[in-house]
Amino acid sequence: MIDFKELLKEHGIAPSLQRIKILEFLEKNRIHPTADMIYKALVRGIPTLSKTTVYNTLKALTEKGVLVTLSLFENEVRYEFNTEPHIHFKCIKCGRIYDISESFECLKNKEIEGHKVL
Amino acid sequence: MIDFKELLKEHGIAPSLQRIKILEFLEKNRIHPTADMIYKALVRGIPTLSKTTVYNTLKALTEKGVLVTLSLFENEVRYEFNTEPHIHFKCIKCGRIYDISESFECLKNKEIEGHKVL
DNA sequence: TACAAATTTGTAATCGTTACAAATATGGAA
DNA sequence: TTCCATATTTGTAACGATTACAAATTTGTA
Repeated sequence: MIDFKELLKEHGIAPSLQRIKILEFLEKNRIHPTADMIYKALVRGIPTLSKTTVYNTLKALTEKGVLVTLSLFENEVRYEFNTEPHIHFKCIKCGRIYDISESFECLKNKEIEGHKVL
Repeated sequence: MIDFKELLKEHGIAPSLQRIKILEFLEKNRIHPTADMIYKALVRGIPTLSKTTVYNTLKALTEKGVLVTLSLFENEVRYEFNTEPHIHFKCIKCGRIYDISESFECLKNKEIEGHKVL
């Protein structure tokens, strides 16, 4: 069980209830949710929650590297708890995203026009 | 030199000036543009052009498989002329997209939870 | 030429996101 | 504990990309 309060402090973010709950939600629900999905899930427990707070928190957590954003969908950003680097596979028919833990040797350390795949 | 008029007909889309110009732009400028970038580039030559026409045309061309959409950016869709399947590499620092023609054997025909990479 | 159908256009609406300022909560000094 | 400066949260309005929709224009054909 992760101490989310401590995790926030470690990254230089003051641990408020809202921030803890948002982080906790993302760590426990590995579903690459949108900001709105997070808001809807948490507003039940925190009725005063503002969507702006969700966006602010997601932005801060992303800047500190606690979260990672995925732009795999048209017109909406998805968030996930930042763990090991892994591959995302998205089916363009059903729209689902899969986390692929398998490492792809042929991609690893590949040099692409001055960029390097980690 | 591609006959865009013919290409549109082949895909069951009536070849209007606007549609030809939009398609032509995408075939000649492999820059993964947004709808707005296409609009801005073409409105000089077609002053009456409407952004709705651009969106309508892009939608139709995509449905017919003439174009492909990329969701690699937050909050905007990019379009490209549909050619051979290839890999897109996007640098999350500089934001640029690169078309990678090299085929990655380790990805090819991979089975992923009931899906198959082509 | 005339007209029905297709296409284009412009405006308004929608949705995800951000800006901003007011309201609230927090933590430390006195 | 009380007070206050600061940080955080909130709500509303604004924004940008996209879509809905209906009117205007163009097209192909009789």
